[in-house]
Amino acid sequence: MEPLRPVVLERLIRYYRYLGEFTARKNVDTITSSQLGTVLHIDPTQVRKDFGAIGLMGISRVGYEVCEVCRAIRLVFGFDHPYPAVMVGAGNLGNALLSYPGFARYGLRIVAAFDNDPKKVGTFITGVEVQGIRSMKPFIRKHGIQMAILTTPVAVSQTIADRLVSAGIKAIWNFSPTRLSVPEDVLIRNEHISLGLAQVAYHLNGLREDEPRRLAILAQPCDEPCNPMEK
Amino acid sequence: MEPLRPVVLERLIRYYRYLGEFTARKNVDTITSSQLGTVLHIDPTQVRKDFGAIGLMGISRVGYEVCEVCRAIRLVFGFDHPYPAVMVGAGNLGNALLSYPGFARYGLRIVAAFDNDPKKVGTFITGVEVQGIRSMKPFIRKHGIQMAILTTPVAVSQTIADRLVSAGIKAIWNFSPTRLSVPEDVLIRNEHISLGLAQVAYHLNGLREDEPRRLAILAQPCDEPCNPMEK
DNA sequence: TAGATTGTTAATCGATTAACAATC
DNA sequence: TAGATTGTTAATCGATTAACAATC
Repeated sequence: MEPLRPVVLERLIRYYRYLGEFTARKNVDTITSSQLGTVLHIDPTQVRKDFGAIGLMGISRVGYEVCEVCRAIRLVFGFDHPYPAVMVGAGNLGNALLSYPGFARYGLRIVAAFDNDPKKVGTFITGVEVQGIRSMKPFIRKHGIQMAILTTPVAVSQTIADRLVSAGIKAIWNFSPTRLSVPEDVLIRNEHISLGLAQVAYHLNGLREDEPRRLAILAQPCDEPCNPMEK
Repeated sequence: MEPLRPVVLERLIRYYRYLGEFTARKNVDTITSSQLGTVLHIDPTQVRKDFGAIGLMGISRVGYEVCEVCRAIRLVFGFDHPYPAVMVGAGNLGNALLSYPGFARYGLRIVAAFDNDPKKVGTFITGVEVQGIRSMKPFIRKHGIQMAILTTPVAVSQTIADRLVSAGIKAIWNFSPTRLSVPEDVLIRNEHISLGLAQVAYHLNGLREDEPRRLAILAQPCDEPCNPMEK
């Protein structure tokens, strides 16, 4: 099977999330493409295509078995085959992620955390020991870890990423708001939450509606020094 | 101007982020669509179209003035017109977001935090006082706040969202991993980080490459009870 | 059977890319 | 001037939606 496009993966996750809530509430074991399409605002044809793409067969006049759909999605993503990961950076964000119980559903198992703050080293966060950053590379090598979660300050993220790659990491889930350079075979998934913030800002800005002001400003020359990083 | 599509907004933010780093490093005040396109893997024609869509004019044989580009993007999103927001939930994630200095660049100003833990009430997190949840509604009304950031546990998120809406909130930046029901005129932006996790999982799962196993499993009937929420 | 639903092919729609005249 | 870049129109590409026969 050729790789699924990101847009398909995203819909699969939406189905999976919804079906989790759905089966938890209703006592039904099948669902039709129309039902799913209606709640998620996705065309029923699209739902059937997505299901077909992961090898699911529906039943005429009945729909799809919720249980089979969930199993197929878990297989596609490998959620039933837990993959160990290390957390780098044990600040507030690292803590929040470590404490979040829901990730196990997605196959994630955080097996160690690393931080360079001596006060944190040796402490436990939801059962995971925080170790010094020096232990990171040997730990990853010893346990053959492929995934790292990065929540370090921007200033050190690239250096850490280099060390992760040289230790054998194949995927980095990056919460540090900076672009990382890594070899082609290493996957970087950036969580740039500023994008979400920007979309909220755009909406709120639209409520103000002063287009003339915007055009007037644009017409003026841009003479003040304006490095956006300084704003 | 008709509203910009989300896909355009996303590219605008990528330009904005890059130009921030770019101007911080290089001492150049113009950039061409090809330069931007190359680093961000976006077609130069697309860059010119996006810039045209927000009223920017380039200069033949020169490119675009970085300063003007940034100003235009800030105008589109309203980044220069700061909007106050309240944070609901002051746990690890709320703390992490409150401590993040970068949001000011995007016009966000968190003016208060609310939590129902008496131990947290009265404390200050990066200059913001944590108040009891009862103070929330009057505070929002009094100050005419339009935006809320939600980091509460799933169990209470809908209730809180209802109260936020009745207090006059027009946009919710939701970090609680649940779907919220709100009136049509209220914008919800969900930060479902599980999507990012799923994409990493898909990549790692692809490295294993055991398609035959997947098909073999799919061929079997799905007889074990399998509510995905229990996994 | 009649009717609801699937699976698939065809049509539409929108977004991206190519081509190229206009500009400096 | 020659050449590089913009702005815009046309062509391509891919994703979504519509149509409909097959199925139970």
